[in-house]
Amino acid sequence: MPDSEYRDVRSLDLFAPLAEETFTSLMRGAYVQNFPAQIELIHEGDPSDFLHIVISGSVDLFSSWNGRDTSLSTVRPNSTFILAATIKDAPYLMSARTLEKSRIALIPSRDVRATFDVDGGFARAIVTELAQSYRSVVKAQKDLKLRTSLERLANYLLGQQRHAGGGAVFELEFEKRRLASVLGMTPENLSRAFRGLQPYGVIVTGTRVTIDSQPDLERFAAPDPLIDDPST
Amino acid sequence: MPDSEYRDVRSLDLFAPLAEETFTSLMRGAYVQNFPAQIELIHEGDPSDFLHIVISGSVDLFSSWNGRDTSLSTVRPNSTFILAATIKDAPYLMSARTLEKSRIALIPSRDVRATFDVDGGFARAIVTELAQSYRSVVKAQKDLKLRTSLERLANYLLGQQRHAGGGAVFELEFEKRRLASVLGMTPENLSRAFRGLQPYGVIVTGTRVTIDSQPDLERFAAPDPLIDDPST
DNA sequence: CGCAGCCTTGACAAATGTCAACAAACGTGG
DNA sequence: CCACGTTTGTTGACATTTGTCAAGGCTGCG
Repeated sequence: MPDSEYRDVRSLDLFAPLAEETFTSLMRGAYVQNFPAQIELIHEGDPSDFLHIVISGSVDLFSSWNGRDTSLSTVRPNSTFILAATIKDAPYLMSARTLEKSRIALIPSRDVRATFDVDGGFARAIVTELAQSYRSVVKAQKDLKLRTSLERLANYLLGQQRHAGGGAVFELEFEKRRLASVLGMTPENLSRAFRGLQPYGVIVTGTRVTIDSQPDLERFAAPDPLIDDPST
Repeated sequence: MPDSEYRDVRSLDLFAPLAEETFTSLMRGAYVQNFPAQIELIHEGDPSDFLHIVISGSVDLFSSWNGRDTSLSTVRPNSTFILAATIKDAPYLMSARTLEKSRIALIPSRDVRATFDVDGGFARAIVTELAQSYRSVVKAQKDLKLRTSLERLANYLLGQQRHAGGGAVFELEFEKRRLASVLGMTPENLSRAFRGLQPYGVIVTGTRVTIDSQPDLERFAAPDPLIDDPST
């Protein structure tokens, strides 16, 4: 693993508490691999052999049932995924595929569990990470159960806007068909939802979004920190 | 705290790894309280001052937004709730109310965090608990995004049946209006969903459910361990 | 240029929610 | 133990939301 990537991984909150020696030994069994876009890295139901870390690119976590499928979340650089499965030594609940060319580090789950068993600091770091993940999913659950698709889209746009710096104009970060799936609707419905937000000053052309009337949109969206604020 | 309850709490997986002394000291700041039915124990957004443990009775975790509300889960005896908020020292994401007369133990969050910081075994137990919770919510999310309400109900009934011992006849464990909310639908819709399952051999009278044709229902429900199996 | 994939639109169907009425079940106080 | 009132559950009629199918436009790339 190149030195710069080693440092990237080392700098993750998850590994911060590890002694240099412990970290090095954990990394000994690890390897890094490049994947092209649209490669299925893991398939739900498979045993969780590796903890994955996205070094560059991005990964889609999704799930299928009975011919349908849905995107559950996106993993971006310098985050891990499927930590819970690794810890519990249980099968993956979600599949993962690269959205673009990506570089992924793989650490044998066995090693992660072994380190976790002996290193209290590591265990505490994992707790923090898991608590964060748990709260994210709970928020997604609330979003889905308490809001219509139009409301979800409105709040998503506000979140994206903030993420992009708060200006009136910003870009959608991914394909609309995937955005639709993330928001729990069909692509057709998303198209109509964008039109449905026009009365609140939302203009979409291609991947570019303009929010003409911030107050109108916010009044309609009624964002709630306990659903929409990623940090709390 | 009466001795039998002390032992109940002591026997939780979460506290198993604690040395007797550590556990006792953690319990020193704790207290136990009886609540009547329908009391709101915590309100979403409040700071998480206590880790709660249900000793007897049951507790509904729910959430509200913009005049709507939804039940997210039920906590039964000898489980904790809002562990993630306690650990992160973040506001509750869900409100909690007693469903019936209940006995609840409260441990100051500060003490939990302090113990967690110094006791690696406790940290590991918390990880296991959180990983479990995380996976439960992910399953709920998949259930919600991949299935229609009729399919959710069918799978819920199969789960209840198994939970009740697997016989063809069993009882619903809670009010239909609440079941509707848990399943993400209105009470009216649930009524119709029950009728909608009649063709698959489901008969409901009051709170009693009879599954006449197990194979038909299972074929329709298409249960999936990665969504419906609480243990994986 | 031409193909393939994504996005949009329209027409329609299915699923779900709302409102209103009523029936059934439940709990309380007499 | 009964009567009463409140809550819960059911049903019908209807509105809204969401999904499905089919067609066509746009875009990017070989």
